[in-house]
Amino acid sequence: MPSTWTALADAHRRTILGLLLERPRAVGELVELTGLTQPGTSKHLRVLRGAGLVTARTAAQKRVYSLRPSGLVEIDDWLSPYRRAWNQRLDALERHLDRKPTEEE
Amino acid sequence: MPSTWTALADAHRRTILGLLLERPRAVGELVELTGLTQPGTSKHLRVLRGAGLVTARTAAQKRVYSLRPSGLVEIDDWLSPYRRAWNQRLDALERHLDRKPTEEE
DNA sequence: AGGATATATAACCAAGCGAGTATATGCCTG
DNA sequence: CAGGCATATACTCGCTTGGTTATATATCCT
Repeated sequence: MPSTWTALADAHRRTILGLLLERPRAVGELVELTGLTQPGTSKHLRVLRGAGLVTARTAAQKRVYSLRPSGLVEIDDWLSPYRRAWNQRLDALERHLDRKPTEEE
Repeated sequence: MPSTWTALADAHRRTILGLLLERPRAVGELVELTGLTQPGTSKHLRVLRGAGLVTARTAAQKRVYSLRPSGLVEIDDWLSPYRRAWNQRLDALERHLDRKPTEEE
């Protein structure tokens, strides 16, 4: 049961998601575009599927993978309290580090 | 050069971020709250610091860690095109699974 | 200075992961 | 049903990672 986070931790998998964002693609297409080997690509797709980030439909011998954007809602939800934080105080820390009141300049 | 993604991949580190979201905390406090060992906590904090997600200030013998929410902007930016995707088509895939044309019904 | 407190670092271990090779499975065509 | 194409799985290997124990570093207090 691979979490969404661990699925997204790998850069290649994020690349694949980016490619699927444009349109659904067959495995072979992803192999070409990513430069990964075919088994490597399949393995990454397996992880993404396990995390609910992609779905696959079978078209003859090919398997066409599609993005399932709703799988990312979890991340978005997790992020929201932090988003609130960095909106309110636009990083009080940094504002404090280079303390230079706007009056100066 | 640990990326933000890899820093967030670990559940314990996300827990720590959650605790720092409430308020800045010293290491010992985090050790208690997380149940991790002290060196383990320090190690996680090191990763978080390397990713720019937390900052530390020294207060006597203690080191107080603060959240740096702006470090999460990267994630938020990455997410935005996908957010657009799941807003537009509320998962066309799933809508397709229970295909029931709007004309029917 | 000396001891206590608080945290970081070093060294080690076990488990997990990503990459690669080889092979199995599934489907289609003649 | 044979052969080929497309993809998944099995297996192995080297590296990274998280956890743990032990030790070093830094600051405070008396």
